[in-house]
Amino acid sequence: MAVNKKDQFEAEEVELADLAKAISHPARIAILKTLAQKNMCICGEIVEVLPLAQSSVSQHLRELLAAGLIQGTIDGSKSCYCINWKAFEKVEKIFNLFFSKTKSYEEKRTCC
Amino acid sequence: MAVNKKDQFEAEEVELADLAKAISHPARIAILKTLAQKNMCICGEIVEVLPLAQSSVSQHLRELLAAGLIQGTIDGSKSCYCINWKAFEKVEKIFNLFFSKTKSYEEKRTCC
DNA sequence: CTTATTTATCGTATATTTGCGATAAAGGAT
DNA sequence: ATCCTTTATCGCAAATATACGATAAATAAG
Repeated sequence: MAVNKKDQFEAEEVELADLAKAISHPARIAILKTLAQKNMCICGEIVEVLPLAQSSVSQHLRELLAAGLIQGTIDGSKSCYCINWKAFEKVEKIFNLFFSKTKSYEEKRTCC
Repeated sequence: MAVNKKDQFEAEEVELADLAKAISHPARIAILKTLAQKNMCICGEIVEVLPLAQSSVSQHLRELLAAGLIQGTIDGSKSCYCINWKAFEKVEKIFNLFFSKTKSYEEKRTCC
């Protein structure tokens, strides 16, 4: 059992759910925060600010990459990451739209 | 292995991560949408609009309850759910704050 | 060249999530 | 009272996520 029923939902819902999942772990939020606060790409250093093993951090970085929230380049023996601001702002818009769309029905409620 | 390291992160990060997790499934987004679009509490009916078994829907409802995003009352043999708008708007603020805080560093960047 | 550093990936263990059927509990209908 | 409807919960199976150590691959340093 436990079949994946993703394809039974609307694409919009799946998209938002996937984005929410990308930021649903404190480590990934901490990574985004760290990348934003520095004023340049971070090559290494990320592992040091997180309470996780190097391989675990790498895994979280890969997930943020897959979600498009960050971008990475290889510079010598180091990998450099920074926030993909274009994608980040698109994600922000998607969340904003969800909240505002949902809230637009609030005034009509006749209960609670 | 796979120990829970939640307590090693900042409370703010854990809070946002937990909220993101609450909306990280298309079924839960669909539930929120459905509850918002109706102009009253929904007693039953939610199961019919979702491609999931009744027990699965009940589980998702419980998770949304736990996150505080919805509230439920028992009316006879039916359970009635509606969005907790106060909490919903608080969640919106938390996400907005995350996005705006992160973006505030964007102009300073010297890379990419 | 050899050695160290850095990071991605693999393999593995455990935890959590997802989903369903079966059942329980509670109220409504007859 | 019995039967039906509705919803929560239990128990289980499968899928996914989390975390780590070990290792590989690539460059840098000596």
